[in-house]
Amino acid sequence: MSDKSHPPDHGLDRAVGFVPPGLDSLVLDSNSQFSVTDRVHRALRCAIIDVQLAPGAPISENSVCRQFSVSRSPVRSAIQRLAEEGLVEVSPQRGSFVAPLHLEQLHDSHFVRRTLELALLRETAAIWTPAMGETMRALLAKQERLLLERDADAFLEEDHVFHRTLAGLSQREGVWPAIETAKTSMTRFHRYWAQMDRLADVLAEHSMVIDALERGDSAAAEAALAAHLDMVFVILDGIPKEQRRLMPF
Amino acid sequence: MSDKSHPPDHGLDRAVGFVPPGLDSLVLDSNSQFSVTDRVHRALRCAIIDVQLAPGAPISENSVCRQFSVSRSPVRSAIQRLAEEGLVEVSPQRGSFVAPLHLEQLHDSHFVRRTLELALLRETAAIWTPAMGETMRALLAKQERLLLERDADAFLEEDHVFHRTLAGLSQREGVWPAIETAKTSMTRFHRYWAQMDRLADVLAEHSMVIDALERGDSAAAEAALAAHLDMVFVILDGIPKEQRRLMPF
DNA sequence: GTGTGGATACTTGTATACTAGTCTTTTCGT
DNA sequence: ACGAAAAGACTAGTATACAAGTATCCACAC
Repeated sequence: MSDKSHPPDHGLDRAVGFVPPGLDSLVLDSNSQFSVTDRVHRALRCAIIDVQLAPGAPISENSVCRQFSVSRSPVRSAIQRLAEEGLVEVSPQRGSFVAPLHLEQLHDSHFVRRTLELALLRETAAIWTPAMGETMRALLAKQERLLLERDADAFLEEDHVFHRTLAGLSQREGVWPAIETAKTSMTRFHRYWAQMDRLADVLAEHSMVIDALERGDSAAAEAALAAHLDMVFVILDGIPKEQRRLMPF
Repeated sequence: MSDKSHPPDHGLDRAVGFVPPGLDSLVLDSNSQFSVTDRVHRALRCAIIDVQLAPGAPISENSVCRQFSVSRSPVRSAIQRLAEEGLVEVSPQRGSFVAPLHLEQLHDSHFVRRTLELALLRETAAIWTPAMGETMRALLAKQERLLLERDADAFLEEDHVFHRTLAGLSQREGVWPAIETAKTSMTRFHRYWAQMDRLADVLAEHSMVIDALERGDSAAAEAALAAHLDMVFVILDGIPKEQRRLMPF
């Protein structure tokens, strides 16, 4: 995106400071309001979720040091954070690697997300107010605009906001972090296995949930959200067997 | 519990290497199979969950260094891990502190746990086999023995095993970590607000769940588990208002 | 008495050197 | 030619020194 041209390989790069593919073209935002650790963490996290850093790719602490021109301490901290988040696996004295995306783990993560979001929706339906309807309608309108503009990235971002906002209406703020944790690996998968043609369906399904809520039909809302979220299972199970072997799952 | 007598303050302790209360009497298991980071992490984690380290208590990196006679690097790593787990809050240039137990957060955490365990139980009920029954019966027997021996700590440990095993039967192994995360803060609370007289009830409630499963009555099993888990809400809401203010919540 | 400034003693954040383990590659003996 | 051992180039783990921000306390001016 920024430094597009790979520097020519003089055979000396390794001695001077070789940066593996996937790590190059990564930059730290210079906002020094945050600590170096925070910025490295964010940069790597985005790269992993965007699949710029492929599952299984090695992340040597020293490589990251060289890339960002910082010492190992903050890099190490950042990588440890990523390890806690399940985005990186570190094996002592061997190396750190971007966590693979196991299909079964994706199933279970999405099960967690689905279960929790449905439970929160039930709570929300019980306390639904017209003001909530307006809030969600505004989000739907934004999604519709982005759909017309064919801005898939922004749409996916708004999808995230939609689910977070809907969950937040339940007055159980403390539940969202658990959902987000479960959602992260699925976001990685989405970047990997993009399905552009589904965006319109997604918007329609979102609308059905809100429609049902505004009608006061709790059961229909739950069914609509369940159907929406279950599409992920359909997609996961639709991956051909031979492709599964090729994938870094 | 162990070193009850605080050493007299000679005014020199601070210069030599003062170790704050709660941190003294903590030792590292000498099993060098694990890294120093792992051992420090485990020691602090246990201390926090057992409420040896009270909510809000300061955890200075240097204090821990002195206590365990190790350098700051592994201590720092351990504390960062705890911060990721939500057991410690670190504010830069100010200090690190044992995370407080907010009542609302406890509510939400337990909501997550309850929701997920119930969802898994439904899955388990659908694939129930006699072998599973034997497994769970064995655990119930162990609980009964510990109840007779009045070994509360061991009983609570077995309670944990019971729920983990039951959840594991669902063939969704990946869900348990999410439950455990949510369960952790509640475990801290249990240590703080011990209710010895409930142990017998707990065993009875566990039995009801297994009984229903063995009868093949899925709905009854869910209801029994829900009732069991909802007792936590009853306990939480039963805390007198004036006590809430005194507690470090 | 009161408020302000600064010295001081903390805290965590960062940089760097060194340790120890793993994997590859090379070299030497058979 | 082939196999085993050793040398080297990696890796993450640990120890230590220093930088930079924060809170406290005390002296001092008003």
